Amino acid sequence: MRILVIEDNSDIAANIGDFLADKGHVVDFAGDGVTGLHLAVVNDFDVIVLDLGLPGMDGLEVCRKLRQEAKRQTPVLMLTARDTLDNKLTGFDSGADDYMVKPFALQELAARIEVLGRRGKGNKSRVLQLADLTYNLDTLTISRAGKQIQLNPIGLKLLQSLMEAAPSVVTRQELETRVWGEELPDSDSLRVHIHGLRAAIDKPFDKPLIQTRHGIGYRMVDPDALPA
Amino acid sequence: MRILVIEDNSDIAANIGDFLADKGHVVDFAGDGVTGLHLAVVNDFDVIVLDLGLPGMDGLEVCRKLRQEAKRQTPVLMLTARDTLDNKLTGFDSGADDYMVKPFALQELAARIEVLGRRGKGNKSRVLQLADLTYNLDTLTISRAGKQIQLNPIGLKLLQSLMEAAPSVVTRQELETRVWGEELPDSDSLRVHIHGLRAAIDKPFDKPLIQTRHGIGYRMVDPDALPA
DNA sequence: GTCGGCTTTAACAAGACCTTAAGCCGCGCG
DNA sequence: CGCGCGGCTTAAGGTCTTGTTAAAGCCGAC
Repeated sequence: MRILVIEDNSDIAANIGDFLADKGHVVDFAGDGVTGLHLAVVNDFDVIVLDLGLPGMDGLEVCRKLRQEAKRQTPVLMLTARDTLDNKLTGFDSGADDYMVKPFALQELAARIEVLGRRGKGNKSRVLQLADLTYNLDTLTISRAGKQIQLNPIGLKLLQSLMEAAPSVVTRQELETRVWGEELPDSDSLRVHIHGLRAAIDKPFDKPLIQTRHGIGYRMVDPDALPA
Repeated sequence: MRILVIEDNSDIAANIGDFLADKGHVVDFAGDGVTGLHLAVVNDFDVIVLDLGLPGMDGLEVCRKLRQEAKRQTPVLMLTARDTLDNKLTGFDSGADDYMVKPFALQELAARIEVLGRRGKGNKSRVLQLADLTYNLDTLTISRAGKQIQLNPIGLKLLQSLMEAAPSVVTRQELETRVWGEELPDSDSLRVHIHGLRAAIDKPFDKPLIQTRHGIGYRMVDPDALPA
């Protein structure tokens, strides 16, 4: 996640920044309200951590301007030593999404940031891609070179397993377990399904993506991709 | 806003309820985890206030099930006397959106609820739309191509679930949970209701919007929409 | 108490899907 | 070069899922 920390105390800022960076986030800093507001308006952060005691423009002011003038809805977590009820209410009133009182545990801060960031990313769709083949796991739609492709439940599972593993080889056994769990069918019907999968995905097109590893299993690979 | 308060101490519950009602919210109550979860799954609240110390099913459990099994994203504000960092982190981990420690000021609770509700509303408008089909969640009015459509309560819930998820596939199981909660009917009456829904929404018109994914579930999609 | 609408149950038909089996092909090893 | 194992292909049969319809049960309104 991209996070903006607006905080004038550089020790605290570095402290927070390090911790969040450790968690895998990208952190930007601003030491005063004006530059903070500017960064917040111009860039696209997932969350803003905003200290209230700032030189120049107060944190409350920053938040208010961000919401009312810039009309940005970026989640704001306020950070302050002011712990009276009135202070909190004012904070929320100026458009904050959360409010933490110093001193606080960095882990709680991280957890609350996580929650705030979760919101925006709600409608990310999970999509697998390989060469010109696309598999949307939400809509269960498959398309290759712009053409829609229909697949059975088993075909879907196979394709997902293969695409997730690509370009690695997937054992027959692994594939079978993925589809049927522990209770495999008596005969080797995996072959039939692979055949069906090929008929749908490879046959109508020029370059086959599914390869056979004799005696081992199958794999999917983009034949045009540069070898790593 | 519609708010669900899950709290076994009826004094506290009444206290919170009164205060929120004063602020103009509509408040429902549950005295234990099981009924709370059921209400949360079947109904559509803007925010859920969840006490952790509940008889029967624990609050954390309720939250976890709401998220993972029922797949509902309704904002949850946890309320508890447990104020250690670990407790908080566990709360957020189980899917909470906010966490308040008793004792707390009712006004802060109200402010935080306001924020949570605000965010939810930003994402989903009260009018669902797909192709020429419109479903107004406030008036419970449905119309397609200018014609009004009448639907049963169950039909409404199904339609809402499908339209909110569209164009993603919704599992039969998810649909059933959404309509009946944990206690499903003995026979597969979902089929009959889907049939009814189709009769009302698709049959009288040219292009069907409801599709079947054999062995998985259903989805709604605008057949004319450009594939992304 | 009766009526009407809604929901559930049940039964059948139609369709999609999966497995099985059998023949053919091809690679790899002797 | 030939054999065998493993893989490919295809079609038929059976099973499971879904669509459809009708009737019975439930509940609230009048």
